[in-house]
Amino acid sequence: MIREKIKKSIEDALKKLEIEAKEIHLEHPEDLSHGDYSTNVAMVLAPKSGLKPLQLAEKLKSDLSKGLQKGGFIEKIDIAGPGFINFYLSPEFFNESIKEILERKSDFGKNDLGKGKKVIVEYSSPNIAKPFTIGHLRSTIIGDSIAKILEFSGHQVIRDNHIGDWGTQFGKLIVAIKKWGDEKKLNKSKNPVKILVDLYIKFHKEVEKNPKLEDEAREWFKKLEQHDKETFSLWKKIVDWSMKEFNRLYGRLGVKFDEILPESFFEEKMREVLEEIKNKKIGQMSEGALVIFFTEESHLPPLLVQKSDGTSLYATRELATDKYRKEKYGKDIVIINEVGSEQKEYFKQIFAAEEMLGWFKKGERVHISHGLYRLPEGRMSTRKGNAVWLEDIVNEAVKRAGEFNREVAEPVAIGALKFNDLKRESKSDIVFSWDEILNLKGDSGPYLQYTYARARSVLLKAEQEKIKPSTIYHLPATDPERLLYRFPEVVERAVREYSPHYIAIYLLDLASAFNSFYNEIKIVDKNDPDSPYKVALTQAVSIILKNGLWLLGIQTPEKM
RNA sequence: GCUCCCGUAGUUAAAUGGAUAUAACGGCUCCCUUCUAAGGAGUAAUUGUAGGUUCGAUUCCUACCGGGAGCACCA
Repeated sequence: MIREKIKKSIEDALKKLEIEAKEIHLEHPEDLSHGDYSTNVAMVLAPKSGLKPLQLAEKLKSDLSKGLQKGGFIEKIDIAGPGFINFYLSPEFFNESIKEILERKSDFGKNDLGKGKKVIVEYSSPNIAKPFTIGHLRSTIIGDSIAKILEFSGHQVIRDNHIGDWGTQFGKLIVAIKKWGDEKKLNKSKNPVKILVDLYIKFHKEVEKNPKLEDEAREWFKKLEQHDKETFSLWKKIVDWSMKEFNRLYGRLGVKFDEILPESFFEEKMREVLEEIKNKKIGQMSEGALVIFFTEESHLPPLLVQKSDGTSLYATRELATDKYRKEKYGKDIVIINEVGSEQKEYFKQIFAAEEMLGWFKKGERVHISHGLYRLPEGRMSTRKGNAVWLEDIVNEAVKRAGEFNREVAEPVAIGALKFNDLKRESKSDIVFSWDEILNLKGDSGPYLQYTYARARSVLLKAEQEKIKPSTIYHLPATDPERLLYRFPEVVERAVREYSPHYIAIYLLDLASAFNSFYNEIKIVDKNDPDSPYKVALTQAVSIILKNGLWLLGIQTPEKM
């Protein structure tokens, strides 16, 4: 890659001056008028060299310029500001890069950072009998994109959906069904999950008046863990009702999993884990429960792995899950959990426990966290009944997108929702707003889809006019060209930091550069000798947009 | 009380310690006889406060202020 070439030549130039450099910083200036690459070495190393930054920059420049040849990849080198050395790439370079994009097509941007690496990405993980809300959407969308980016970078990826189908909440739900519900009604209902959630909310209201209900719920969960026949079949029904709804949503979102191993799958495997914890003397009994304590420096609170009534907890299932995964996928497996940031401390506990057990080394367990969706008035909560259901949002989005174009309303609406989550760094909270989440203009998914459709339409016209794309002619470097070749770098950064938003922001820049280009000139023009080159450029833009949007899980309709 | 995260134009966000802090929405002005106006061009407006480190700080450190999250039998 060009980046490495420039770095190497800077290194050589420094060596000649006998200056040692730990790391050479090479970046893209924010402003395209400052060139394509820029380095600050002259400023960083000036004190060491005994020269002023500008003097050192001059010396380096004169040496670097010697290596420039006609027809090479670098057109000129400039010194600017307090001592930046700026590199301007040549038209020949841009020609080559477009050629490469047209040749590699959907493979362009791939890298081998993940060669030979196996990774499980766990995301979405909704809870049975709870609404699939806007909150789960974040994990689903970000996780799906991260899985795609990892795959694009050569990792072997296993997508896992760890459905929450076990735990005390089922005790609560069963109490509520028995007391206030009607199984026949539930069976017939089109929306059984809504009824279940209402029952769940009712339980939490009633429990304030009558705390004994909690004990009843715990009893029912215990019955469930003992596989009481009637209880078990009721539980099974509840799971089926919910899964039907989840699968309908996954279908619409275009999200797939390789493996769906719900918590209940690990039910039998928990005893083994508890024994291992006891045998390795990692846990101890405290107030009748089995608890893991951590070192004082870690500042971590103790982790409960078995309740005093002998039943399991979320953490128990988590540990059993990871043990199973390790056994199934081999010792070098990396496990990533895409889960909300409110579980940050909890995951630290889990990772610490798994290290103590000798299962995983540092870096083999990763928690990618995201902030939560909040309402202007506070937190969303199933119990309070103020959560926003995802299906309502998707339907509303499709309605709004349909006002522009009915045919592509669904992919455009989904694209808008996904992009809204992926365009930002995921750690901060989002205050829910219909206008923000359903934004179809400006910095949005539909903007990118629109730009793609526009590029495709240009290409169609070029075909009709029989203008074949060619990388032989060239213009002075245009803005879109100066962004196109960066795509692989952006992908690499997104993998390294598990951050799809770098791709999202990059695509916006590229699309905006292309749209300006499009507006200023005519691309398809028989009388223009540069037209074939402009067509090739357009084709390259369409390829990058398609690849980039694919990594974000966003569809690219040909027309809209 | 302890731990963690976040404070950037009116709003929502971006920015590997770099140059004049970048976009979008909203506001105001323009551009459809032209390959898609879900578009383009222009315009005004921003780093919570006080210190420190640095040639250079939105970014790193300290304190404070404001918002959010978590902290033993929920998931």
